[in-house]
Amino acid sequence: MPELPEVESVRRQLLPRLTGRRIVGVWWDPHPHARLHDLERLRERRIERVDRRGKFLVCPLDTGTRDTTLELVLHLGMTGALRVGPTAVPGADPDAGLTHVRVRLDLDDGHTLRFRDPRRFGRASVVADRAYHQVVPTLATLGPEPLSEAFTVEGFAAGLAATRAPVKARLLDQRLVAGVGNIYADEALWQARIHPASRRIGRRRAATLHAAIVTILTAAIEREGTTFRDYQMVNGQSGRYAAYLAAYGQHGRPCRRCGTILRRRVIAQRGTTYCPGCQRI
DNA sequence: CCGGGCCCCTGGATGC
DNA sequence: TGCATCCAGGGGCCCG
Repeated sequence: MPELPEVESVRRQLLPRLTGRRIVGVWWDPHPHARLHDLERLRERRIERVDRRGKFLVCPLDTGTRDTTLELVLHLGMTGALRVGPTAVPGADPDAGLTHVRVRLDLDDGHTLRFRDPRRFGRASVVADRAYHQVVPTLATLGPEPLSEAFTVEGFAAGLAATRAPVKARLLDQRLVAGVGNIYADEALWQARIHPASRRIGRRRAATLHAAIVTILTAAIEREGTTFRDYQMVNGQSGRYAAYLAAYGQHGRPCRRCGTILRRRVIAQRGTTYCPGCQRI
């Protein structure tokens, strides 16, 4: 579900509710398919910050020493959502009507962070000393943040030139640029007039695509992301960017630019919508 | 190391 | 109404 704009919107809502809070109680789903790692280490830790890298939320924890770091790393997968609400009183339903709660973190201010995730594609891990490789390998090899100075046209163009996979696959891969998923890949490619199956992207088109990624992610963050199906923010509200989608989920409708009917096909194992009229190989 | 295929899991929408 | 099928915005792993 959530891509960079959605995770960033969640992060901004979590920030005032988690920063400085001590975790006084921890519960997690014992299900064998739950992708939860070392969460018992959260007990009695204080949350120092709520950061984001790509689609990952990274919360540094107070260890009382500079020699070691401890981080809570969360990935929402396709259907993950975070909520903060009152800690339930004993005897009552601890999740107050929320279904599929996989993790509960009780905070020292009487509130509880709940991670609900119907499909269990999400992850929650405690990682020491940034040893991401074992537990969250995608985070270990994550590309530059698209809205930072680290995301350069030069690096992006060179990365695209280095391989022959379809450009859509490269955008989803997370190593070339962090945080782009299926929605914003389709949107950026439409904006840049590049066919998603294109395997050769020259310097000029790379620069156009680079700019499209920055523009679209920025606009989506301003609208607090896209709710197409499941995505909800910490306050339960929907993102408002869905009304601005030009390509994703718009197949069968005329292209806003040239009027050709938008087409949907599977590229890089993902449903992909593009305009056969103005997106060129 | 790469690209492609398949898998993980659950729920909602759709069609018969 | 009930059942089968398909689809979903995530990443990981295995294979050639």
